[in-house]
Amino acid sequence: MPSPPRARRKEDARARILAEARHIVLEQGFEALTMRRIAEAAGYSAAALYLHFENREAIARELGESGMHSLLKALTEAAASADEPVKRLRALALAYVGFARIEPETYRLIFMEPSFAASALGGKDEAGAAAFQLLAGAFEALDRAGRLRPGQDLGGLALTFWILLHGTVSLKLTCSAFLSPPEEDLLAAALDSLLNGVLAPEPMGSKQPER
Amino acid sequence: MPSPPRARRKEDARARILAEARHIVLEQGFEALTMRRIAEAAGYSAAALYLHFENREAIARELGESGMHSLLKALTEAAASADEPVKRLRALALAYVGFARIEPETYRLIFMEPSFAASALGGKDEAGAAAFQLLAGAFEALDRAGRLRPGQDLGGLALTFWILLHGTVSLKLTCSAFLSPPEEDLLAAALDSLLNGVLAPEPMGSKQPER
DNA sequence: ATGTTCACTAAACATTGTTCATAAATTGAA
DNA sequence: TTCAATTTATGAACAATGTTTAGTGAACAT
Repeated sequence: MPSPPRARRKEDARARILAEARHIVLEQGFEALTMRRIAEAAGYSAAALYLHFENREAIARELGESGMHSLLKALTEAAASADEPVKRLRALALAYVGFARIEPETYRLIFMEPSFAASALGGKDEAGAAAFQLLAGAFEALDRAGRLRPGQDLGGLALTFWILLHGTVSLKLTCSAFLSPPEEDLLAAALDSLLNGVLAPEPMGSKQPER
Repeated sequence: MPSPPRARRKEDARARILAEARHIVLEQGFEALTMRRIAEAAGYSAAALYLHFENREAIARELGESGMHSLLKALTEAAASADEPVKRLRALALAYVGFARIEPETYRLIFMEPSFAASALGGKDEAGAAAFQLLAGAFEALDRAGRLRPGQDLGGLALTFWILLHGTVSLKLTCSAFLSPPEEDLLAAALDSLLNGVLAPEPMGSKQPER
């Protein structure tokens, strides 16, 4: 049989290296992702990895980017699963939290690693921006349905929503000992408070609540 | 002059090592905190550090604990600065964000490093719990003043507040390129939304908004 | 066939945390 | 004071990390 062309084999090698790297991160965590371990798992010497990737960081970056695509996919499906705007918000929240639960190390890599997030969100990879647009879209739908209080900043609301999502996930990831309730409950409560408010409405005629 | 007693000198050495370590973290970031660098700055060999600390991790832990005390102090002062409950909440939020702005690396160490938060918040050091109690206390004050909607879970609200604080700070820390507004503005908007709610009140007689 | 490019490896380097044998300094008692 | 013991510190070494380099065949194009 004819041996596949060189370019093809090179792509295969790249893919195999990435697959093994992903496997290691999933099984043993991000800190266990060493060049020698990846190389051994892929059947190479450590030096060979540098023929396919510039860096260890480059490998991590690709892992993060593909993780971001997974997240985007999960969010897209969630957004499509509910027409009613509030239900869509909750579906998005559940999908976000679900992704972080299934791949905590990937989430950490994308959103909590010092060096990474900048290049992932600021780079030419638009998955991150697309994911955020999904959140923003849910609030636009909420607005179109007339469900929002007047004078809301839609972009600001989407940011606040993201802050809530990320706050819940990342706090649970690092301080799980201190946070007994599961992510879903934490987030559900927070989202309820956000949507319905916390302060009691002032009786008519009294002074307005501070802003 | 008599040389100070041994215990005293040993304490001094410990303190000096910690001070230099803190200096390095502040100046060059947490990743630059290597044993040899600390040792050189403190005028020791690397091996000497192990006479005063079990680990590099032990040094980092002490830095984190003292950082947590700083945060607790800042929050305490903020809480005392405002009697009016809503203003106290905002003061706490500003203090939290301000701490993270002044010592981002310390914040990262405490709340974003994989290994750390568990031991810092779960350990016998109560600064973390005390800090959280300050947040909870603000909501209790809010409740006592009759400013809360009926049937609110005070503990849950405090958690949500913390989630908001941490979400804002940590997202800004890792995705600053994607988040143009300063932390204070992000957090102020989020807090406004949380307190006053997002959804428009339904007209009387119609069905209740989804929960 | 032959020269060139490519894929790969073994070995090495610098840097990391950590340990160990050893030496110097300090201390408490004889 | 003298002397043994304890404490404090060091330099060298070890294992593991990311990365670079020289060298070696194999695959390729001509």
